[in-house]
Amino acid sequence: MKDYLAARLRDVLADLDDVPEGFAPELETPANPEHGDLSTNTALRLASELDGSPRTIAEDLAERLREATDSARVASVEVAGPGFVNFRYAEKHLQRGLKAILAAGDQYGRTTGHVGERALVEYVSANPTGPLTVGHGRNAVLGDAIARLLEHVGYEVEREYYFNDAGRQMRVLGQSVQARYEALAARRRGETVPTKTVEGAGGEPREVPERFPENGYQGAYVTEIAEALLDDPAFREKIAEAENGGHAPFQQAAEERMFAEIDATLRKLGVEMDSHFNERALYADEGDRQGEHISIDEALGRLREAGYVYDEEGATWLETTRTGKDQDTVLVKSSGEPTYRLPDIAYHAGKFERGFDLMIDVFGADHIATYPDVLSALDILGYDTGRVDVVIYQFVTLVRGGEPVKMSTRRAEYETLDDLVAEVGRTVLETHGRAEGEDGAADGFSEEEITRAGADIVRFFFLMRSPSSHLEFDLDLAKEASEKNPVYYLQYAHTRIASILRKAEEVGFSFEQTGADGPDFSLLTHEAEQDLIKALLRFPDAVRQAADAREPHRVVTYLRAVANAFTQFYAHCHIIGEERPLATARMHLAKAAQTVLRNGLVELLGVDAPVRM
RNA sequence: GCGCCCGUAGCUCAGUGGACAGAGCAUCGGUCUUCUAAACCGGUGGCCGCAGGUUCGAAUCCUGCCGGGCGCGCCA
Repeated sequence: MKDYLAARLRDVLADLDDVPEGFAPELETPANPEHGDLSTNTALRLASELDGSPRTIAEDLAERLREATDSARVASVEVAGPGFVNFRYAEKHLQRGLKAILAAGDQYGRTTGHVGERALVEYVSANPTGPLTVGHGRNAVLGDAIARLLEHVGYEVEREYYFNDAGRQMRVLGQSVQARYEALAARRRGETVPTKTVEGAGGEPREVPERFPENGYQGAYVTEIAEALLDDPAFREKIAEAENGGHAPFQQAAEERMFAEIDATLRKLGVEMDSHFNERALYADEGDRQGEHISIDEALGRLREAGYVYDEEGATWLETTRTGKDQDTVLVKSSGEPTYRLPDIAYHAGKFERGFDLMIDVFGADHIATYPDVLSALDILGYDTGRVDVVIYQFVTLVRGGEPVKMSTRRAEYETLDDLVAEVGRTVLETHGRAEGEDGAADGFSEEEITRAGADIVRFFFLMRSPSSHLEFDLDLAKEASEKNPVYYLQYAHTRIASILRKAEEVGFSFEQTGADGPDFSLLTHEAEQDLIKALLRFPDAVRQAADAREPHRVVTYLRAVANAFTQFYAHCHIIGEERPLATARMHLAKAAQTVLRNGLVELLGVDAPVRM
């Protein structure tokens, strides 16, 4: 409808003189329903150009638009306020729209604007040095939801996880595991293990084995990995045979285990990657490189050719002062090792070579300073950086009992995503169990049930805020299995519809009891019915706007409006007890509302849409 | 010092340059013998951080200040 009116508006404007070249008319849904279903400010915007009063221009536009629009779609075109032109939908249009929603079913909400385009969404991208934290959770869920949004507007989407297992961090992890392993082995042999004291969680002193590396990873998971390895005869044998005492086998084993754990954590949250990209692939020789990747040598060579690279003090620099920064940037250290920036540049150049039309990076606020360098380099290399979109999300503060929870990975002061999901899920189920009066049920939940319940809430909490907004994750609120928890409001609306339809069929109503032309939607004249249909018809546009902005929280905002409109309908319009034609029409409307809620919750937000609660 | 993000109801946050600024929670009051009360209805509560500017019109755009967060390394 918006597209239709925009087109008519352009037609009308084409007949007017003095309309500026390229003038793009705007249509919006007024906040106040008294101002119609759609509104345009065109007359106000053109007043100075056309040299007339906004009101007069608006009257003229309205007159022409009445002629130009189909009365089966537009019921009225009115001028209001300082010069707005307001449109009201024809009932016929609502009836047709409702029919279209039902026909589209679980495809409703998808649009085709970007069909034929390919998008790469890079997210999570945490090196496997430890379990995913709450912060990674926001990244993962946000990236996943953005990928879903892009798919809904037609993109073919690839989800990629970028990591580097060759750096210092991973070496330190390997050494940390090795130190724990050797200490455990010695203890099992009855030997005393020499220890030293380092700074641990909260600045408290902490005893670690003497061979524990500087800035080693103190988390319990390191010891757990060491224990598991010690209990693995094959691994013990491997260590015994190697005899060089290096950390390499420990690092490798730790990486494998961490990745398995990370994948499991992501899967719990419904996040699945299409590909993992190891930075190591960028070091491969030219002839050896996989597919269309750009190696770091090639990227550096091309930057040098472009004249933006120089050598000084043994290091290789990129002249970022020429791209608006106040410092140049080191690409290769005097040790001969590249900084992380160079592989980043090569990796992104490779994305272009792989033929993506849109490349999205999801980064935490702590990476804010690094991506401009990458974009500058891509620009120098001749790539269209307009196709790269960096989504920066602000940090998550976990609040428990009104107090913020501090987090730091290395010193083992953190809340893992797994813990968060489990804590939330368990508490919610226990509370729910009590609410249902199922005494003793508290202990009876499977890990799977806990995960499902927790994952829905965690996903929803991460998605309900704008990425640019600091996110306060209130554990106490998340754990409330009550009306306080916003995710239930949407799920409950969906459940309620399922319940109504179930009940209606039980007492003999049916979707099939319609005339030859299907249900008679012209019977849906109640204000609550009309408002609900209008809300449902906005869905594709809401999805499009959320996708364009890369902001999944807009979907949440929209779905709340739908749930609210449905609740009004529920309160005022019954099914059981009504004449069959009206009851049947209402069943179809309820079904359409359920479709939108389901598609939004399940397909876009990735949370469950239960039929019973 | 420089860069980016944020500052909207008591709290957590929505708010595509538009027509009287919204939601949830909290608080006060009302609603279950009719399709699920995890719900609904109503009340209280705002110099949209401050000051300028652009505009017919600014919470929204620009500038400056104030306050909070994150960065600013031959760490990632």
